[in-house]
Amino acid sequence: MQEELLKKEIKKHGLRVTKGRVLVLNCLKSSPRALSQADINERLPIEMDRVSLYRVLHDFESAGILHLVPGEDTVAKYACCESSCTPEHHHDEHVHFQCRQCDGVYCLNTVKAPDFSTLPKGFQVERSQLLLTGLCAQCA
Amino acid sequence: MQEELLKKEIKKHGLRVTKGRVLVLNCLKSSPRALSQADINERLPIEMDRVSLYRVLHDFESAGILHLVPGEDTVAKYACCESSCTPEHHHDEHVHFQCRQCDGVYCLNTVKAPDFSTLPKGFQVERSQLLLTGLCAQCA
DNA sequence: TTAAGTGCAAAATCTTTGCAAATGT
DNA sequence: ACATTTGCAAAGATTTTGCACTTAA
Repeated sequence: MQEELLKKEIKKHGLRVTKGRVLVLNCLKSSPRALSQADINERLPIEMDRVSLYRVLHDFESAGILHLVPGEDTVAKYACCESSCTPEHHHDEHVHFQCRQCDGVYCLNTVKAPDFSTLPKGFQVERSQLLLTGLCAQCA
Repeated sequence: MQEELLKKEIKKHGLRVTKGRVLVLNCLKSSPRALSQADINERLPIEMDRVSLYRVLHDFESAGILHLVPGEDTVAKYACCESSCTPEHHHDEHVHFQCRQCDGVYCLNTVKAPDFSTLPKGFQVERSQLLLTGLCAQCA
């Protein structure tokens, strides 16, 4: 992944470019699946302080660089936002797939979740996401 | 809620009927939305030991009485399975709605999530669930 | 009667907070 | 130079485990 692009993205969202942030972002950008904090720690080339990683993830999330991907379990998993995301409006109507074997969560950007903005309930729908569960290509 | 029905359901899934379990199940059955452990604690007519509540929820989950509802956050929220659920095969293709104001998660049983069983990816889809986010009727 | 479930105490995890030192602009 | 970010220590919260006591069948 192009280091310059990563730095540009971090700056674009109003955050300072630091070594840790670049590494974390690179890690997420180059993963086909959403990663938990533990996943990220494993993949980082250096030891990063646990607390700092929490903060990087939180900062990225509120800056609109990442978003939390809901899965079958309670473990926080993060994935990169699409480039069209802003802090105010995340554009993540896409579909996620979680493997029941390896627990990996994949973003299926090709498929769009159906639009339910006209539900009859008094509920105002702003976003929708579809979570599929089953077996991923490796585990099947 | 009919106490007898609750007891029958607990028995049906191979668990013993206890005061705590009946109360917890009643709580969930009579809520229009998925409840977190804290929500349940609040609603129970008696003080229940925190650890016991964890265990009741886990037991119910693995017995197929409840399932975890994925939401926008990382807080575990539980809802009753439909009557057709078994421990092996949960039937929860339904749609959930989470309010961004009050965080309440509602099961919209009337709407069915689209069936994606023929995704082109090498992934085998076994279940699908749709999470909608926005404002609920009270908060809108 | 006896296997299953509960409550309490205590361990193990996970997440947040405060502050001094280091770093980016 | 100055505001941000980091690392460390420590607090707080959440979840799990062990074990003696109680309860459902």
